[in-house]
Amino acid sequence: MSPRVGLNLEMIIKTAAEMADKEGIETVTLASLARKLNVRSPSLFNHISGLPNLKRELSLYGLKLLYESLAVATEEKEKDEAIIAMANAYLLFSREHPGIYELTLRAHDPNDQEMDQASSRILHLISSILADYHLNDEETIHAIRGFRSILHGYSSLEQKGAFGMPVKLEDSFHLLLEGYISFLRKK
Amino acid sequence: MSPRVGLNLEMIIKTAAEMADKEGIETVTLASLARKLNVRSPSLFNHISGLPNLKRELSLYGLKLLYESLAVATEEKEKDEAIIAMANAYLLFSREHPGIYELTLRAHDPNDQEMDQASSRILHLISSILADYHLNDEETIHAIRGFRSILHGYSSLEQKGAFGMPVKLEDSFHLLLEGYISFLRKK
DNA sequence: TCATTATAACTAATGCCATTAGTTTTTCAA
DNA sequence: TTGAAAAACTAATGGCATTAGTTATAATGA
Repeated sequence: MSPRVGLNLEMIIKTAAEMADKEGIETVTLASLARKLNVRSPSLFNHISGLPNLKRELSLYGLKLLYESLAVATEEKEKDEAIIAMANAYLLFSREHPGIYELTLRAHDPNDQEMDQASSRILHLISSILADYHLNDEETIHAIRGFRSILHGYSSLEQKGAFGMPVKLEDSFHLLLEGYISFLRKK
Repeated sequence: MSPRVGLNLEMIIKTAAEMADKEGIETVTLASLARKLNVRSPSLFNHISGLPNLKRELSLYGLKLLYESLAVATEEKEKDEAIIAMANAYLLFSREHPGIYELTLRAHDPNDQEMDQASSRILHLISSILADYHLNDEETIHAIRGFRSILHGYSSLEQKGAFGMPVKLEDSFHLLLEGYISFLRKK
């Protein structure tokens, strides 16, 4: 009675990610997702265990994509050049994937090792770039937190439209980075 | 049959705000709110026009509270001292009111003048503090965006638990601010 | 090849939620 | 004191996530 349509987890995640990015996270419901996939919503449960689990999958997917973007952008680069490349890649990611970007920051189950690992890969990438500045352990912690704050703060506010007219947006971001870098160097 | 319980908009907003801060935004539903107020959920519609409208009221309430906190904190202060005072007040607000803090950043209807005004009061407050540094118009725009990015980025990441163990959190924040201030001074 | 088994789709049903319609009760002002 | 406006209510609707139970398809192994 029901022809198999060949649904799988990857299709589900990619379709949901596209919805989250183009139409907003809140529009991603199992009902709307099932409609887009030409399937009845209970069928999704053969591949995911529910909406919270789908969100977790999206978050994980986003972390992996973000890591790839950052890694590619910073390949073969070091110091200021690496910092700027990473910052640009980060901002670009948040612009192209506003939905899954926001999902990457959702607090996750502390027992979820896969999520932990995906997050820490990004942290290590940042850490490896900052290593070029020869900071001690404590300074490195502060530097990572500061860098992430700048990246997330700027991306998040821009994405929410909090900056109003998009005048000289790039300049604002680069000046902020410049300030951060000059402070790094003084350490 | 139904004794009037004396519900009003203020009670509704304050109760909802408390739920948002203590139990999370997603737990604020008209059903749960009505239960907490000992009322049936349709009764809420005599005071608000629905859940989206309640969220808007919460956002407005948050913006007003945040403005007050920042204004009080920076009274009679200027330059670095004012910046640090504002930053501390901002971070404190996001810690004490994580729910409504997040709601203050929700994109709002561009025709909603009351929301516009509540947002711009905060912007003007920041602007007035930065005026002490005698920046030109363009530099001021960049400086405001940078300051807001740092404040929001740090607050948001801390609130989401993205910094992991809360080791030397205050230090990280103040170092970041210090970097920002030294950059301001160089302009 | 064919029978068995697992899997992936389905329908039906439940319960929660937001919202609307329509009713009753209370308050308040003329 | 009476009548209108407001604030509560019940009942009903429709959408959603999720579960249970059913059927069809695919995959496996004799």
